[in-house]
Amino acid sequence: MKITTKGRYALRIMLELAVIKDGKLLTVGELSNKTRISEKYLEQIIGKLTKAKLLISQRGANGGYKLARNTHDISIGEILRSTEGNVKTASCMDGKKCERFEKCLTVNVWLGLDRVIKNYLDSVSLFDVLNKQINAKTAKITKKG
Amino acid sequence: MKITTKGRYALRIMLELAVIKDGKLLTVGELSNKTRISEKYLEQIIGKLTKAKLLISQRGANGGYKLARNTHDISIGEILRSTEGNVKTASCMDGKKCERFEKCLTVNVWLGLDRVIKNYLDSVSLFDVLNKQINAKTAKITKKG
DNA sequence: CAAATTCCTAGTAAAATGGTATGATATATG
DNA sequence: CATATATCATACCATTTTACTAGGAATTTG
Repeated sequence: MKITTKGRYALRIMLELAVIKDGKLLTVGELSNKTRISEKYLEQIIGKLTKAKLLISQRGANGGYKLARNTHDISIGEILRSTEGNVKTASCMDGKKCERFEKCLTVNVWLGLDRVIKNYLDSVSLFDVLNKQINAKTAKITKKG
Repeated sequence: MKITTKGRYALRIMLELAVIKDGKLLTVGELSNKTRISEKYLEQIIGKLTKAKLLISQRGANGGYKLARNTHDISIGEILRSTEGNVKTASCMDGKKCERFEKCLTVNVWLGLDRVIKNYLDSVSLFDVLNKQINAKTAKITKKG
């Protein structure tokens, strides 16, 4: 039940890019310095962020990366999904279903859990994180719903 | 971002015990048959459930296991915590903090996520699972909170 | 005491994680 | 157009975690 370092690092990277002014690009080297992630590992992670269209990359000399959208329009959920894949908390739920699926009462628990996690992650934007506006989003869900 | 098989199996085991009438005990062998989990692996898992005081065990001949409380009073959260440990989604959050902790903006994201997960898991009881009453508990949290 | 059962813990194969390393490809600039 | 500077792609590897298996000690019943 852990987010991997790839996911956590992806968020770090995105936050560094989020505070860069207008169209300025940051290279892997610069990001590596700022985040203390090795260049090579960072390359892998940033590649996924780029493929997910959260970043725009420019190749060649004077190249680098910048956010593809503004910070209000990028959610933590998108960032994590780009590195972790679609978050399914129970391994019996992704890909081929197990043969117990139909009668399995526990399936509803995992569906519910995945939904709660997705709702939360999709509700928090990069902007929210930068401005520490995420507490309101963890309000307790009451028994009566 | 996965629940381990120990956690999933723990829930299966608890559900089997939840449908047993009054004080009747089930042995590891019987539970193994019902759940299709090997006896030896099941033993390990049920040991944790017992230590967490979710089950009462009786040793020796005619021994076995039964729920320690009624199904309304056992939450999925308790069950999973007994096998998975306290669920912290970011490894930088359990035990020794990393040196970035203070200035680290991402911490708030993981705290929020852990809170959301805990709220959900603690709000669902064994009874709810047996009676498929868990949908109301995944209501969407709105932006305005 | 014998049989049935839980309790304890060591060992292990396979998978996932968290990286490194190498080199190809693209682009700006002089 | 050559060169330096970047990203892009992918293979490899050590360590850790997961998901088990195995063996035997302790306890209780009859």
